[in-house]
Amino acid sequence: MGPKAQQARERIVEAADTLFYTQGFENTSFADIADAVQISRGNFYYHFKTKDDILNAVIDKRLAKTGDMLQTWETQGNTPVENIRCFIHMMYENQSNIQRYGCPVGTLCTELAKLNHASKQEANKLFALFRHWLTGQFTLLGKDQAQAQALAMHLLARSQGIATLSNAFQDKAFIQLEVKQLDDWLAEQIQQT
Amino acid sequence: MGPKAQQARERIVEAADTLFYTQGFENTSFADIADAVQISRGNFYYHFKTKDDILNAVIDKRLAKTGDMLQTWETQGNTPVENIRCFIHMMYENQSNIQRYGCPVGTLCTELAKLNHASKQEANKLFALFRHWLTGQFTLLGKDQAQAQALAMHLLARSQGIATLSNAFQDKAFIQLEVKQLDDWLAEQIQQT
DNA sequence: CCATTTTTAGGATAATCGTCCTAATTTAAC
DNA sequence: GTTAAATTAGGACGATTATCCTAAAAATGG
Repeated sequence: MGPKAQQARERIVEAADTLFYTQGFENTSFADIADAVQISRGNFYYHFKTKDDILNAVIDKRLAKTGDMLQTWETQGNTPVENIRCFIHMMYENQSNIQRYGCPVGTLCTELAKLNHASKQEANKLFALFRHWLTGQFTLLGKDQAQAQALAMHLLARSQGIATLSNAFQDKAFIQLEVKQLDDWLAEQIQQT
Repeated sequence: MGPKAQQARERIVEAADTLFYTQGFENTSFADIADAVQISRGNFYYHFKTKDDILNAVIDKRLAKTGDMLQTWETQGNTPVENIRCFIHMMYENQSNIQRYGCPVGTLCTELAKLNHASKQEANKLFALFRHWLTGQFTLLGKDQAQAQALAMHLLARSQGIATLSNAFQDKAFIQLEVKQLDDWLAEQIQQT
């Protein structure tokens, strides 16, 4: 694989990533991606043998990108609480996209689960990544393993619910209110340590 | 429209309802529904001109069914708290389906939003139905309008998040723990009145 | 500059999709 | 029982899908 192919591959994955998010995986065709990347349909097979290969590449890219983001949060924030707050405020910063397209992780996992797609386990690793990272942060806060696990799942669930309802009702004030409540909830968790 | 057509119509909507839930709307074809109902593909056009017509019929049926359920809860339960608890425990009773297919309301609304489907507003009425009913219950609990609205949305969001994560992680204990926390949360809301 | 590899473009394919039409069959009305 | 309406079955339609093949073009290496 030459450098040209590498470049084309990345552009394809980038475009597919966006389209899968905004339109859904199954609703996005080869032609859609080809149009976005300005590459002929026939040329696709040279880069990706199947549509599932593109999906896996997109998931891998998201996994890597998410892993980097979590690591960045840990190096920037000084305390576990600040790290967790980064997670919570991510919803605030992406609120316009969330309103339009929902959570990138949640909507993909939900779609693949419903399709019973072979890559659904792979997509779930995105959830697992956040879950384990949050569990680690709560552990650093002094929670025992079981508590930290439960708190991580609770926070993930709250986020998912906010994203889903925000997408359905298009209510900007709702996200902001719920994010504030999550901040308060986090503050309570510290005091209880 | 004779009585035979009425009967066939209902069987089609019933089958489509299940398939849309378990496989997703777009991933379910006319042939799938026809197979389930044991009706020839060609005969479909006599009952439903387009696939969107079936979707609308399914949504209408769910709206009616949900409305009936909420009314039943109100006549069975004696207090608003018991009514709200019916809503919370619905997740408990349907936990196996939720684990496999997610929330029927949330997954449909999410899919239609991503497809930018014409009926997405109609599907959102399912959410709105729960929202307004819950708002009513919280109002009966003595909350003012703004508080009742916020509490209803909060409860809806929590439920959606639980369903999404339960579907992704297939964790039975998680639903049960979160439902218990919702019970506790509800108890707190009463005391604060 | 030639030979080899890499990359591309465009069409062919088989399957499936929603939709539609028409002829047969069943049911109902008188 | 005869006629009209209601219901069904099956195939045809064009469009779209993912996939694949092959030949041309571009880039690379000697």
